[in-house]
Amino acid sequence: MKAMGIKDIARLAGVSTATVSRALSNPDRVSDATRAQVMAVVQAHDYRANSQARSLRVQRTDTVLALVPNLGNPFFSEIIAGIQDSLAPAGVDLLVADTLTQQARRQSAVSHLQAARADGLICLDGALPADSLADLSTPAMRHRVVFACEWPIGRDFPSVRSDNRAGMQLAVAHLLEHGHRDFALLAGPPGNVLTRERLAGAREALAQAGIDLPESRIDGHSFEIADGFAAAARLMQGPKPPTAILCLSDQLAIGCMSGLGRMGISVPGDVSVIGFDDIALAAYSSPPLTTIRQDRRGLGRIAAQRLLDGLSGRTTDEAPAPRPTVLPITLVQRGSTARAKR
Amino acid sequence: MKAMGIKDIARLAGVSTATVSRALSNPDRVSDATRAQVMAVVQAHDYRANSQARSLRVQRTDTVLALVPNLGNPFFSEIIAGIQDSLAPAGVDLLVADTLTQQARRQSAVSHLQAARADGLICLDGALPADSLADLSTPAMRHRVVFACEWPIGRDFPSVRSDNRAGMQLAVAHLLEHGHRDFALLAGPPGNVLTRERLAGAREALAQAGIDLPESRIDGHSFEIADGFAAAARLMQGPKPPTAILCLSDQLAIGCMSGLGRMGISVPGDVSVIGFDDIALAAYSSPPLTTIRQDRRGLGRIAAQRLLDGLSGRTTDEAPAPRPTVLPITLVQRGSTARAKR
DNA sequence: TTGAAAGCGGTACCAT
DNA sequence: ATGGTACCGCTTTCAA
Repeated sequence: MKAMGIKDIARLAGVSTATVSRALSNPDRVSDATRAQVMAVVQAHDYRANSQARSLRVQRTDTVLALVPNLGNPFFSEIIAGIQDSLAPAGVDLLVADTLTQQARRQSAVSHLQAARADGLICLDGALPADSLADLSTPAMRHRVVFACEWPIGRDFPSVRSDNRAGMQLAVAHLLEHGHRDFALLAGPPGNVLTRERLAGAREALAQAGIDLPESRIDGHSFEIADGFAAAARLMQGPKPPTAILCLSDQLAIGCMSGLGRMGISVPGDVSVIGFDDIALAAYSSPPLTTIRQDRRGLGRIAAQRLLDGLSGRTTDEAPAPRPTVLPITLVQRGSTARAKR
Repeated sequence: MKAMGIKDIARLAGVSTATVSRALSNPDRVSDATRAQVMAVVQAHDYRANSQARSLRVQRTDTVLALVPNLGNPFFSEIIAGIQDSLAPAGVDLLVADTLTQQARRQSAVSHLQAARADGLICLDGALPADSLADLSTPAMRHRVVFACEWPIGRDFPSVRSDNRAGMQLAVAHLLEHGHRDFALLAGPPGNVLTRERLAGAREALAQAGIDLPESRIDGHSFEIADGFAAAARLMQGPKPPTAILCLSDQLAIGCMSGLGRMGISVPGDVSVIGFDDIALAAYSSPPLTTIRQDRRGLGRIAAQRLLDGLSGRTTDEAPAPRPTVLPITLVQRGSTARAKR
């Protein structure tokens, strides 16, 4: 039993394929009687126009590709959900791929675009290989790409991101107010743009208070929870351990608190810990995590919206270097930070 | 600047389009010289065959759709990652949609299949509407669908799931061994098939030990962390509170422990808590969560593999009711369970 | 308002 | 081994 085609519907309704097509896409360009006739048949057989054929003809897929560093990481799923929020109402579908598997296949991350499978791309990975970036920079591709959360350093793509620097300044200010002077910092992956920004933000705020953050007080090589756990022990050894630990992600912070607890160190009694992201779990850790709230869903939502704008051509093409959209962040004070022990 | 077409490549290489097509898909059916000639041009212009056109012709999209209850829930992202594990090596792409937004659009959850956008469907939502289920039951669709994790009650679709009942029996046995006799249970959504299975498993194991689980000792209406937090208070009020709480998800368990902590109740000193899933976080909560490990990635991986098998026709069609693949679960003992206080 | 027919960009059959 | 060409299913002029 083959699937119904437009021809079958046309025959059954006693009209031409052109009329069926119009009845479906331009209902007002068909007489009421014919339309009813056609729709009846369509309904009866639950006919759905073949998407490939349609795309081929109209040169548009109504599909957008999201490129995620690692689909297994729950951090990104919330952004994806936000993307869906914007895409779904526009009748656009989402194709998801992660850069890990793509690289394994030795496939250009953008081949989907080139193969006309997707109209546009939302990239959550700031570390795309240079040749992919080059492909995306061509005039034909420029308005079909938006970066969300992360972004490639030194390239001018439209992007949506959180105010990472301001976030760390908020975090530092909060700790400073509570009398802390001895800081440590748990960083993410070295080359990562978020690591760079947040670290810079922290250093800046600390410097303003006349506090130096020596390399020996910086640890961490990923945003993962296990890394935070391991780093906790290293950070606290030595003669004069920090009283406050700035973590560049909540996962890092939660792992860190777990490690601290294992050593019998009390949070926030002995040391204060602050995170970044405000993932769902932060409110339920013990103690509940003080953190910098990042609107992940909004990130996705706005990125998708910008992409949609770009695709529909009503993008403001005047600016050669599109300004990034920067979303505000906020401090969420919970139980993992307190006044420094003197 | 339009994208290159096969005609352009053919002209540039001085051959016919047929030859270009062959050089790309059946390299051995073309002479070495011509192939080199063609490939040079292809490479030079980074030509990529239009996917829509190809799909239209070969009647295959090499794309699979995953239907997720809620993309924002990190629980599913790991399954999705597993799906990718199987799909990527096969050169199949993944299209993701969540049933929430689909319903909002009043669209049949399976319209993607009907529109020939995807060759097959992996459904993580056991609660599909009846009409969608009916659509999927047609002979044309039967071998294109696999359920993973959840499954629709009373329908015989191929499915991959964890051994939920055995999981709860493991949990109960563990607690029994530690001398617990007073149990409470935190359930997920009422209609959910996982709630049903796990609850049944718990009741069974409890009954074997001569222990009854009264309705008053059952709480919870979702798998979410916030629900566990709220339920904790309710569960512990009353004259003779439980000494052990069985949670049908880790999120529930973590929320519950958080709530318990807020009330000054010690885990596992006063009450033991056990979860289900073994999400990444479980190892880092305080105390670390004893839980039932479910191989989420494996779930996705095997489901995708079964789908691929079904699509390629080498499915064992003899069985009218395909046997579900049931993955084993294991108990992971950590710090949230201990001997019952007498 | 409706129908006939020309493609959209590939693939694969049939000749050569 | 290669080229010519019908066709995949739908949309969209162009005429009627």
